[in-house]
Amino acid sequence: MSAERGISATMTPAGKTPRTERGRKTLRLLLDAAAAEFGEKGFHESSVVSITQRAGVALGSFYTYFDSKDSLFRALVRDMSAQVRHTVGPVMAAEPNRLEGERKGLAKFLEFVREHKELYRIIDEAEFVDPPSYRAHYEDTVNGYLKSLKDAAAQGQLREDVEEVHAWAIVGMNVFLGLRFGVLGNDRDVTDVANVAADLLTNGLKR
Amino acid sequence: MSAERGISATMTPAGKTPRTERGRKTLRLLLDAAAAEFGEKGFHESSVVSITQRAGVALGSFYTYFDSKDSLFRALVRDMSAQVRHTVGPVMAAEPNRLEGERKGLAKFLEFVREHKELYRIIDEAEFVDPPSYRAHYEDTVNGYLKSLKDAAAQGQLREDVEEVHAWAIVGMNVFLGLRFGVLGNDRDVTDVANVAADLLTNGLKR
DNA sequence: GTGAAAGTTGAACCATGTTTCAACTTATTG
DNA sequence: CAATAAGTTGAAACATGGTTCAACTTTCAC
Repeated sequence: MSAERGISATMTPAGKTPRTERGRKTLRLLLDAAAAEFGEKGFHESSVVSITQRAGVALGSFYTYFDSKDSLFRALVRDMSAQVRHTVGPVMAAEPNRLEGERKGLAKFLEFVREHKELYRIIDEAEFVDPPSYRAHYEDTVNGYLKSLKDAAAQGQLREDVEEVHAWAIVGMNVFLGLRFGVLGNDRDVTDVANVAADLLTNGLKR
Repeated sequence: MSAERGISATMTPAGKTPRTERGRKTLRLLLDAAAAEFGEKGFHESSVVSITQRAGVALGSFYTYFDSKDSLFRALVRDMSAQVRHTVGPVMAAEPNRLEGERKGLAKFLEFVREHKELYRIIDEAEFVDPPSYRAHYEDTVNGYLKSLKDAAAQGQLREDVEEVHAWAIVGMNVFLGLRFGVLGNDRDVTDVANVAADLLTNGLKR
């Protein structure tokens, strides 16, 4: 969860950034409690009361750091979205062969999802709680993907006509494999799943 | 919307099925109003009051046909899920060549999504409002897919090792293309998108 | 140390919206 | 044309939970 990460200034609304160590600690308690709560129960079933109880702080303290329940949720979406990119991106980038990077990146992503099952509930629920964040998350993801595909194509590592449709298709594939083999079930080895998927992506379905 | 379709007995809880023509008409008004309302505002922003107003019936009538707001939502998810399969399935099945069927099926799906943008909000929100329905929707979809892939493989139309991972990958791809080119934007021709995706699926990314 | 700033507290306020119900109207059946 | 079943109505009961605020405690700078 976000316990290990720092508290950035953009995390809370203007004028609500904690100024002392004590304040930063309370904010961190709230963010971690919220991630756990939203992950378990979803946005609407979660309550500010319950989040503050879980965090071990008083109800009123919540409003020292966030304007509203929605505002907290937005902070969390930004946070999780960045976390995925920072975890998976480098693994893919480190591999000189793009198709091999695809395989390793997917394996890493599946691993990440298994350790952070709350990811899906939080990102998916953004479609309803905060549509702009939802859109932004996928557009950022796809754009990063498309760029790296085009670079690889320019280097002759894969077909030259890669375009937006390909990027959305691949992201969708990965998201659904994460849903099935990360969130819904653990009944397959992540490397195994990544191998099969990477092979499909490389060679296609044809005989 | 469901206006043109009949009211099946499984649509409402036991003992709440309408017994007269007048009752069936009211139920239909409620279902259509609900699909529109949930599609526009999502489950939690929609209210029973507003749905009954939209349908032009009294608040109390709602509880003649549904046990709760949740129960209505469940009925709607089942309904939309079946509608997709009944629209896309036959188009794919009619084509003797499986890979060509893939192309035509995706085109049909994109078309369907453009005409029923409420589909995504309703299915996606099931993840939170009624997880079993959500799971069932995708498992049914993937299982149908996997079966048809295996049939085609047995006929030598595509690689022999098709398995569950492939099916989830393809469904994910289609869902995301529907999100991007059906719901979020209309800036591409559906056949064009389907052609690119089918080619990727057939031949893969390699040079 | 002292005063100001930062942070904490939780009861009370408030808004929203689901569900119930008893009186009423319309349809069906023999 | 009863008699009964089916359907309709909307006010009121009920539940939930987000947000405010004024009194209080802790921290920090000088």
